[in-house]
Amino acid sequence: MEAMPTAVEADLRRVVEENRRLRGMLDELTRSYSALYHQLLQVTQQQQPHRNPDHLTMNNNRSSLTQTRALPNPSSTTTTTQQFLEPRASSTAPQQAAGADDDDDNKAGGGGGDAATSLSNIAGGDRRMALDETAATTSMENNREQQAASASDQLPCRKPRVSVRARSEAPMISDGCQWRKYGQKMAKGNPCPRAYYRCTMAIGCPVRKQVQRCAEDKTVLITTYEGNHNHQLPPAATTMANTTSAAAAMLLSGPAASRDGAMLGHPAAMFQQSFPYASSMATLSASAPFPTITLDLTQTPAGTADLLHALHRPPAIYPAAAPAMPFAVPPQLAMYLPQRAAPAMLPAAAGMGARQPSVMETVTAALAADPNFTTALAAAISSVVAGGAHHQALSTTPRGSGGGARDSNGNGNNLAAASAAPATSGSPPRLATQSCSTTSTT
DNA sequence: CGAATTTGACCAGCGC
DNA sequence: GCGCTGGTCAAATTCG
Repeated sequence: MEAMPTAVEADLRRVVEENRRLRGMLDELTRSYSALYHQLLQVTQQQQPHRNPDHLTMNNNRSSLTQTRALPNPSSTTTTTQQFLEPRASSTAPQQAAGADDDDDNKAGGGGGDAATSLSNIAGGDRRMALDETAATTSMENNREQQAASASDQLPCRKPRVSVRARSEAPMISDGCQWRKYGQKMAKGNPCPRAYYRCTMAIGCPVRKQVQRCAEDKTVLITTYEGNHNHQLPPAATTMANTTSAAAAMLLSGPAASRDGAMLGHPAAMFQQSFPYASSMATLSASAPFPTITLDLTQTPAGTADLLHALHRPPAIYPAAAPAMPFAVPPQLAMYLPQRAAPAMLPAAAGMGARQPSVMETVTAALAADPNFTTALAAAISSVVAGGAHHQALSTTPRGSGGGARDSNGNGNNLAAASAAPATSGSPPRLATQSCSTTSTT
């Protein structure tokens, strides 16, 4: 490589320079997003009175959180709830620089304004969204308030769930967390048993997950996460957690779903904007007693496939395989990457983010590698940022009280959590407030 | 031998 | 009030 043509060198230099710039931009955007998020949270808190059920819910949650904290000796139960509702302070840390809203963190979990927070919020608000392509399209236009369902008030605090539907032959999706199986049961309407797992990475971690194969297509694995981790997660798990959180955030941000479960809001829009090719992945389930966010990764639209290819394209550049973006999108892809596309990488992806390149690196690599991806990323960033803002501003989601899919929990939709990619962008692993995904002993 | 999984029983919530 | 279903517990079993 000594005799490298000047042209190539210049080219390389240019690329490097560009990467650096992009990296900076991403960093900046991430920070700005966090800051905005915090601000929005604050504003929301102060105004939330009657606007949206969502807001109410959020408030409620916060209140409880606050109270909980105030309590001298929070019971374990309380703690659990808290975890659900509130993102860990630590998760915020990285982003506080921008946000600098300690208050938020303390109160609601504005936590750092990161995805995790979103999730927490979701937890509070029991909204269910069903993101769908169609709906998504529609949603963009329905950002306002749907009909405010007042149900929210009545629902104290339901645990939000994030389900991920993905094709996988493996019994579980690797998410970097350690799980212990504590039960298995035959669920109604599904010949495949549902397994119950509990996070064992820390004593008392409230996170649980259910793993079940889809009745119609046994190659589809449905993983449902519930709760927030009360401990630090390995990079790989953090990514997932962030992803999940992001998904949740999206839900929150979106005005959500109509009572029938149809999704109208933002989230879908965001998804579409972000990944036009993978627009049909998110699904909202309006059923179930819990707000459930479902990411359906089983429907791999052609576009998605392309994206995946793009991501994989430069193997050398993408050692980690899993795109660990600070944003929600990749999660799905990430999930696929390690598991289906590159089984060999599973171990790495699954577990250990240690080795994986930072998010920035990954992103930049991808950017350099594929112009289309650049576009997608740009869209994603913009949508995320916009979404975040909307999230607060719009959150007027009527929570569907209605009944939607009955089986949502196990059967149908799942939110994805995701991937095994290292989410942390080089920075120390943050606490994931959300849930992670699967893994069981094998 | 210790840890994890399996599996049947038990409990709680919900609909009829 | 009863039955059904989902979720969790805990003893027994299996595996490393």
